[in-house]
This record gives sequence, structure tokens and C-alpha cells, in this order.
Amino acid sequence: MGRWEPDAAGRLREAAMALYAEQGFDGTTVADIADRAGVTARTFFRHFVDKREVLFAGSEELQRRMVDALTGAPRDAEPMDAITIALLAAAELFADRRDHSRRRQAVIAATPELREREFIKMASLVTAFTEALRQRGVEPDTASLAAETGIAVFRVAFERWVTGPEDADLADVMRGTLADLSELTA
Amino acid sequence: MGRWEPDAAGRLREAAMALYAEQGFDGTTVADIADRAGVTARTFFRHFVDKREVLFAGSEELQRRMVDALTGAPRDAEPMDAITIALLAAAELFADRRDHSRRRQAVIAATPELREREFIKMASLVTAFTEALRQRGVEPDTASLAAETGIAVFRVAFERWVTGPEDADLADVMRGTLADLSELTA
DNA sequence: TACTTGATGTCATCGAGTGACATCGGAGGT
DNA sequence: ACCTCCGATGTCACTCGATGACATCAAGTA
Repeated sequence: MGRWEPDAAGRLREAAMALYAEQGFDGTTVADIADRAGVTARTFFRHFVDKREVLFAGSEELQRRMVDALTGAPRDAEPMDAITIALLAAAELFADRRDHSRRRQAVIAATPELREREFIKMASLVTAFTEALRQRGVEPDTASLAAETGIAVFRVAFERWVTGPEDADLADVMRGTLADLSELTA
Repeated sequence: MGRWEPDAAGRLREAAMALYAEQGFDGTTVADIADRAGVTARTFFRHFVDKREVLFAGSEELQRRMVDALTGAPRDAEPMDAITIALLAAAELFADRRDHSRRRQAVIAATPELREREFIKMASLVTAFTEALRQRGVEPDTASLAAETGIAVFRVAFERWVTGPEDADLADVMRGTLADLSELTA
């Protein structure tokens, strides 16, 4: 056993999530979070670059999986088909975490600063998608448009999922949203 | 003539834009901006809620015009047609400011914090579009998807315009991007 | 034992952002 | 012409987010 309790980052994440939900983001200081996690504020900033990032720890993982799925799609798949595969890969990651996702979304939705951070994560996904599509040989302009559109679908589907019926399957919602899109733009 | 030079907000906007371009966003303090504008830092925060907002002064105007255009679209226009009208209204606003738009975009693109702020402005547009579409009688789910897609097109088109040939017409680029979208999702 | 490593604590400091109060020129009323 | 109120700004003090420099100490290793 080390000199301190293990998994300080995990404790900080939980403390932050709880406090943001209880007192709001603005009403919570980094010192509050650190106290609850049993460390100092300085340690908080060694684990997370800022007060927002503590809620977005899993985002690299999500991006990596989606991009891998996109890259691994059949060579002859059309852009939007490859995007679909990536969206379904994301659905797997969230499938058994609907409750946690809901609570997290509630906190984020309530705080403009956190929404900003979420948007930039989405933008990072767009960039990664664009790049992956170009690697597949998709024309640059088409790639960025497909990427942007794909993330729009992701956002809408996710929103539908967390606000919809409890037993809904995220993958189904993704497919349904994609179908709505082609109808809309027909 | 008043006790102070008039249009402090305007001077602050210009000073901020110039300094962010010269020294970067992080390398510029609010005190720097205020000094150049001939006021105190406290005054900066009376005009802008934070250090980022100074670059987004015109965004309410943009949103108002686009929503008005969307609301004013013919009653029988399909959702994406109404969206198109709104995008063309935005194009008018930027038509003669391509150079300024380019410089501003360059600064924003170089700074994650500013990109975050830009994204939330776009999100605000999505919300406003969604609401306006629902007012037109569009089904809620369709409305949010159309809004999200419309803003995606706006973003892509704007990007194409500022990076493309100097004499390109933003309205044409918007139409072209929309055409690309329907082809993509066909 | 002695040395190294890594995670944390401590201390000092800068900059963003805010509340409270002071200042003073100008507009409008008398 | 005088007075009063108002609004934009200045001044001061303070909290909090964020970072650099240095100290500490348990555990692993030679």
C-alpha cells in the first residue's frame, strides 16, 4: 500500500460529479472537490487540466473506438455507411450506462461552461472522422460534410436516447435517426 | 462630448481582436486590452461578460436575422427549404466582410477556448432554429434534426468560403453545400 | 544501505471575474 | 443659472482558477 489511497483521479471524478449535481458547477470550488476526494487542490490540477475536464475523462476512449470502427469499415462502404458503423460502435460503449449518462447529461446541460466543453469534444470527433474518411479515399469536401453530419446525428440520437423510454436501445435510436435524416434530405 | 471617449465597447473589440492576433489569446491579459482601449479592466467586464465574448458581439444579430428569415419563409416551405432561406439570410450579413471574417476565424481557430465559445453560439442557433421550426408546425424530432443539420451545413459552407477563392459568393457556397448534402444522403 | 522514482503536499504568484462604493459630466427640470 | 439625478467609468478589495518551484516520503531496486 502506498503513502496515499489509490485512484485519486477516480475519487476526484466521483466527487466532482456529485458536487456539481448537488451545488451546481459554479457553486463548487476545486478545493471542495479535492477535499471530498481527500487530496489538495494542486493534485486536482495534476490529474485534470481544468475544472471542466473532470467530467470528460472517457472521451478519448470514445473517440478512439469510433475512429477504429470507421477505419475498419468495409473498403467499399459508402461514407455514410462507414459513419453508421462508427455510430453503432459508440452505442456499444454506452449501452449499459444509460443511468450514468443521464445524470452526467443533466449536469452538463445545466452549465454553459460544461456545454462548451462538450461541444469541443464533438468538434474533435468531427475532425477525427474527417481525417479517417479522407484516409479511406473520400474526397475532402465530402469527408468533412459527412463527418459533420454524422456527429449531428450522434448528438440528436444520444439526446433522444437519454430523454426517451428507459428500455430503448441506443443502436436502434441511432439507426432510426439516420433513417429520419435521409427522409429529411430526400 | 462626454467625460470619456465614446464607444468604449467598440474600442475594446478592436483592441482585443488586434492583441489576440498579435500575441495570441493566452498571451493577452484583459488589462492589456483595456489599456489599449484607454479604459480599466473593470470596464472591460462591464461591456463583456468574459474575455472570450468580446469576439462574439455580433452573434445575437446574426441569430435574430436567421430566425426571422426562417419564420418568414413561405408557409408551405419544407423544413430544409426554410433552413435554406435562413442560411441565405446569413450570407447577406457576411457578404462584404470576408476579410474581417477571415482574420476573426484565424484567431478563433488558433484558440481552443475561443472555439468552445463559437460552438456554443452555434448550439444556440440550433436551439433557435428548432424552436422556430416547431412554431411552423414541424414535428419536434424532425425540427431538431433539421436544425442540427442546417447548422452543420452553415459551418461547412462558412469554412469553405473563408478558405476558398477570394471572389466566391457565400450564398453560392451555401447552396452548393446543401446540394452536396442531399447527394450524400441520397 | 543508498539511490531513484512517482505521486502528493506546500508555498507563492498571476490573471479572470465580481461586488461595493466613489466620481463627475451631462440631461432635464425649476 | 442652479440643482438634482443618472449613467458610464474609476478604484479598491477580494475570491477562485490555474501554474511553477521545491519539499516530502513510501516503495522499488541495486
